Parts: sequence; C-alpha cells; structure tokens
Amino acid sequence: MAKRPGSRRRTIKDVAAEANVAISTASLALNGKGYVSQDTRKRVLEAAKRLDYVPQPAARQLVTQETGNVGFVLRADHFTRSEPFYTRVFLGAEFEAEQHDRYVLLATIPEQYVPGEHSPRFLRQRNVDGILVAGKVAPAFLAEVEASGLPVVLIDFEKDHLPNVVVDNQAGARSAVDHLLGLGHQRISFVGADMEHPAVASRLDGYRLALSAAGLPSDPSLILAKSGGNPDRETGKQLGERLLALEPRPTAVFCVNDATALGVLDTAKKHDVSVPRSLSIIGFDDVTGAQTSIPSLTTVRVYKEQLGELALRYLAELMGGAEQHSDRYQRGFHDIKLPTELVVRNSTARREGDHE
Amino acid sequence: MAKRPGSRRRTIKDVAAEANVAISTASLALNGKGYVSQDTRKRVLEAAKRLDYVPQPAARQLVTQETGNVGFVLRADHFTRSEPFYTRVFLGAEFEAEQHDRYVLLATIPEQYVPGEHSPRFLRQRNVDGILVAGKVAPAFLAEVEASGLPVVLIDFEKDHLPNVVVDNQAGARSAVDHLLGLGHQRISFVGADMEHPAVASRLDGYRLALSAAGLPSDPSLILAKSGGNPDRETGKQLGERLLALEPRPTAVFCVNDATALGVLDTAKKHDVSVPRSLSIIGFDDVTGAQTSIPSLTTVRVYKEQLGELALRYLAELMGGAEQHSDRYQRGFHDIKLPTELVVRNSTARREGDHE
DNA sequence: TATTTTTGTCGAAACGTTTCGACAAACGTA
DNA sequence: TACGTTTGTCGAAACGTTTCGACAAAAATA
Repeated sequence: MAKRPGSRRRTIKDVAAEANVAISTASLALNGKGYVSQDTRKRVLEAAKRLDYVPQPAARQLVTQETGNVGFVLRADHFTRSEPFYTRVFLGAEFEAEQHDRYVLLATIPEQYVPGEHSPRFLRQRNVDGILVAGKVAPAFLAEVEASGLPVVLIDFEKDHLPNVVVDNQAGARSAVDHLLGLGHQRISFVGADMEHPAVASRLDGYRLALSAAGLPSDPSLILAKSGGNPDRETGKQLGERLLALEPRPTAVFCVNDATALGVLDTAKKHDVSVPRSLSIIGFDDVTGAQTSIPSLTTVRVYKEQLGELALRYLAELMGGAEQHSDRYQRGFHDIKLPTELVVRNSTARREGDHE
Repeated sequence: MAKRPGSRRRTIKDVAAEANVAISTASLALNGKGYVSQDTRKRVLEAAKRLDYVPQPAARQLVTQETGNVGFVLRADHFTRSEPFYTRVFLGAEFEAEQHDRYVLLATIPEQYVPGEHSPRFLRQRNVDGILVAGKVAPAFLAEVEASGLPVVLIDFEKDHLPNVVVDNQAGARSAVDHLLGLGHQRISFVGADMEHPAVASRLDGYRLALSAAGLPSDPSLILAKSGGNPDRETGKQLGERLLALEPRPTAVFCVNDATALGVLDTAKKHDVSVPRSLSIIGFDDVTGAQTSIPSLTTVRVYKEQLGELALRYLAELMGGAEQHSDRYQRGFHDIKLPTELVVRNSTARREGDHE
C-alpha cells in the first residue's frame, strides 16, 4: 500500500516491457480490444497486476477526447434541505458511476438562475461527457444544457422531450389513496403545494384516478393546494388548519409529500385531533423523519438511490455508442418510471365507526 | 452559447495562429509566466477570448502530472443524515475549489471501513492531488491516506499530528455556558454522547472551564454522557429523562449539539416542564431545525461553509509549492480554529426567581 | 496448390498542453 | 566600445495513452 518515495508511477510502457510485447499490444490486451492471443493477453494482464499498474486517466482522455466525467446539477436549496433526498440520489448515481469508471462532478445552481453567471464550471470548460439534472431547475439552465449538445438526463423532473427518470408518482399516489379507501375512508382530502411541478401534478392525478375508480365524486373543496410555494412542513401546518376547518371534516388526507404530511400532523396535534383515530394521514417519499414521528407516518416509499442509479445508467447509454442511443430514442423510451412501495405505519387506520 | 455542430474545439494552436505567435509563447502569455511583452500578451489574450478558447484539462494534466482534483471523503451516514452539516461543508469546499480551478471528487466510506474494499476510487487511481476528510472516520482509513503520501486536511476532526480545520469547540462551549451563567443559572448540566470524539471532548472542556472560571464547583453528577453512541435526538430524549430526574433539578443545560438539545426539549415537553421558564436549554451547531423548534433554540452557530472553504484553502497551500507548505509546518500551524457565534433565541431565560 | 481472409503483433502518429534549451535583440555596466 | 545580463520569442521534446496502418503468419477457401 505504501509507496516508496522515489517510485515513479508505472506506465503502460513498463507493463509492455515486463510482458515482452509492444506498447500497442499491451494496450489492446488491457482493454480487451482487437486481436490478441490468449497467451499474450494473459502475460500482459499478469505483468500489469505485478507492477500494480493503473492507467493514467489524463492520457486516455487526451486521445479519446472524452473526459470520463459526468456532471450532476441541482439547486443549492434542494441539496441543503434537511431531508437528504437528493443526497441519496447523488450517492446512487455516484455508485453506478463507479461501475462505469466515471467520476461525478457536483455543481449547485441557485433557484434564480442567470445563465452566464451561474453556469456550472464543467459546462463552460466542457469537462463532462454528460449531465444529470436532479429536481426542478430554472428553464434557462435547461436551455443552456440543451444548447451545449451534451447528453442529459433529468431526475425527478420532466421538461419537454428531455430524457428523464422519475418516480411513478401517479401509481404511487393511487396506491396511497387506494389504501385509504380500503380502510373505509370516503371523504379524503388532498394537501399539496407547487402544483406546477410535474411530480406534484402527477400525484394529484393519481389521487383523482383512485377516487374515480372507486366511483367517488371528485369534490374540489377537498383539494387544498397552494399553487406556488414549496410543499414543506410549514405549508403543511397552514393547509392543515384549512383541512380541519372543512365541514364535514375529512376522515383522511393524502399529502403530496412527507414534509407536508408532518406539518398536517403538527396541526392535528395542536388541535387535539387524534391521529389516526379521527384523521388518517398518509405522505409520500418516506423520508427519515417519517419513521420517528409520533405516530409514525404511513407513506409511499421512493427508492432514492435507485433513481440516481438508473439515471446514470441511462445517461451512460446516451453517451456510449450513438447507435443504441438513437435506438432507444426512436423507440420512444424517453422516460423511465420507478415503482414505489406503500409503507403502512401508524398514521392511518380504519375509519371510525366503519365496519368492514 | 450554442455550438455549431461541426466546430472543433479550439486549441492553443488556434490561439497562437490567430495571434501570430508560437505555441509556446501563447502558453506563456495565457499563464502569465516567463517573459512576454505587453503587446504580445495582449494580442494572445484577445485572440483567446475571440476564439472562445478553453484549455483542455487532460493535456495539461498529462504534462504537469497533476490531476487538478481534490478528494472529499466522509462517512456515508454523516452525509445522509438529516441535518445537512457536511453537505454545507462540502459546498464551502467546492466553492473555494472553484477559485483554485480545481474539481472536488466526493467519496463516501462506511463507518466500518475495510481498507482494500472500501477505498475511494480516486485513491487507488491516484486521481487527486490532495484529500479532505470531513468528520470522524475509521483510523484504518486515515492510515491509508497517510500511506498514500498525498497531502490531507481533516475537517471537524483531529487525529495525531494531521493538519486540520476545526470549530473552536472549547471557546464556543464556553460562550454558551457563560451565557447561562449570565442569566443567573448556577446548576448547569451537560448532556452529550460519543465522548471520545475530540469535538465533544473539547465542548466538555469548555463547559468545565466556564464553570471553574465562575468559581463554581464541577459536579460530576451533572454531567450526563453516553460514552459511545451518537449525539442524536434520540439520545437527547433519553438523557433528558435522566436530567429531569436529578435532585435538585438543574435550571439549565448545555447540550453538546442541537440534535441532543432538541431531544431534551422533547422530553421536557413530555413532562410538562416549561422551557425556558423552568429549564433553559442551549445547543451547539445552529442546525436548520433550531430556528423552527418551539421554543426556538438558543445555540452556538458554526459556520459550516467556512469550514470547508478554509480547509480547501489550507489544502491548496499544502499542495502548491512545497516551500510555503514546510513553512507553515515548521511554524506549527497545524490546525485552524474557526470561531463560533452565540445565537440567543427563546430556549434560554433568566433563572426563575433570580434578581440580577 | 494458389489465393483470400483472419489473426496476431508492432512501430509510429496523434491528442493538447507545458517546459526546456537555443537564440537574438535590447539593455545595462564597465 | 565591449561584454554580460535581462527580455522576448521560438522550435522541439515530453507527458501516457489509443489507434491507424503495415506487415506477416496462420487459417480458411477456392
């Protein structure tokens, strides 16, 4: 492990010499390309191992004109928010990148993005071969990325025709509301914010679908939504007040995410409304706080690491050979939907007085 | 902004041609090295700007034998914990790295580190010129880093003689306890866990120092500490129970961090002990949740981004010219202590019945 | 058997920078 | 004036890889 101070880094030249072949042959053998006999391949590989040879990325990059890096961009406020959602997505991407022998360069951009000023450095320097964009970002940024001509995959966000990997929000929401319906609830509210966000919109769709599939009318007064803003705990608290004021009061509520669900829970506690006895609450995401709240939160689990993993794999496909790439393109597989899982905890229960 | 599809990337050769100088001269001018006349320097710079020239990192790396990258390593569980402490540290480092035209490669390691198996890829591939290590990590990892011979700076953690950047925990703790003393409290408890952690130990030192400076005896029964474990909210809840059981009950408590402080607050609420009227609570770190808790938490603010910034600057110094480096070394400036700031909110108050 | 195709190996060129050494002009100083 | 030093510029080498084209031996085909 320890390097002798004077020991030069081994190069492919050393390996070639050790294996008694030409440099080019060594390269071929190492990369499994072209015609190399069994015997020499083995000799080269052994020599490489013996010398502890590690190829120098810079040299390869220079000739292949690829950087071996992918960029990962998200909004700073998303990255530093207390629920490490995107941190997990990033780690998933980083993990998968390792399999592809690539590095992930992280860059954050502000919510209010100004193209020239806030552009990620690797974009200006063209130090990446592809880009992952996680979460909602300013349109101006996406325009810039598109203009760069680099392959890009969006994560947890949709825009135009851009390739993306998203949670199956609609199906997830549906499973949540179906769960409530199965518990005998009929008057089920929806709580959410930032309705323009595609993910939020899909979750509302799922809510509506579940209700209509159950033959229930869709009552607009049950849909409590702030059109702008962020679906955070504070918003949940506020909308929780409106929820409790409804007449008659809903017996269950589907919240657009766990943060708002926890906010609604706060408000319920404040007004001494027993959860889940008088009110069932269900969230979405399965954040860390969902397990430790009192009561613990029934929610729809999202596999965050997998989101990053799949996105990177997709991006790798777009970057590698243009053939497969256009294949996928032409077959119209532009988005990948990641299934969710309903996690039943203690914030939901059979409707009071309901007899199965 | 948009690249014409067929347009080759500009090279220094293009710039040289445009400015009518040799490639070597262009390089000199661009990098501000050697002797270049005012006039030609200007011509080269203008040509570069006109052509939108961006040097290709790989080519430079190949000749300088530097990677231009620094590694940032931390434990996965630290990175994904819900308080984005290290995320902020990372962003600070990344920001500063930009000034030095370097990229930061992030790698996480597990708590139980096995050298061969979990080694960050950039360490094996030697794809970094220096390493930042944030937070507590396994000794085996640090040994590996040391053996690699790469310059390293620890952040928020101390080990042996390794250069580090840490919060001035002792002074911060002292300011916290001084604040409580100033409010008339005399019976002040300490709540913490993971006492072997250098930062925790320093905070306890600060606590003791403040008390003895005030002429108060150090009462061991007031020090509630789990020796192992993590100082998290759950731990705070548990130790909170022990705190409230003390006879006579302390009127104030200094918690080793905000997470435990919030846990103590939970317990106080549960037992209907009014905060801050009957019990003053003060934390450390100023996490996001400290502002929104009820009551909001008085705490010691830590400048997380600055921690990363300073660490990277320090590392850059160690990587750049060996002269300055050894200078600092020999002068013994191995650690940098970052000042804290007391943030007074609503969880601390004058001792009941105390008259200034 | 004669010819083409496949297999295996090699030397050399290329990628885009920095830096070394050579050289000459301009500028000091004796 | 003569000579050393500073200033300015340049060509060429070097960094460590991949890949191209040449070549020959072996194998397949006619």
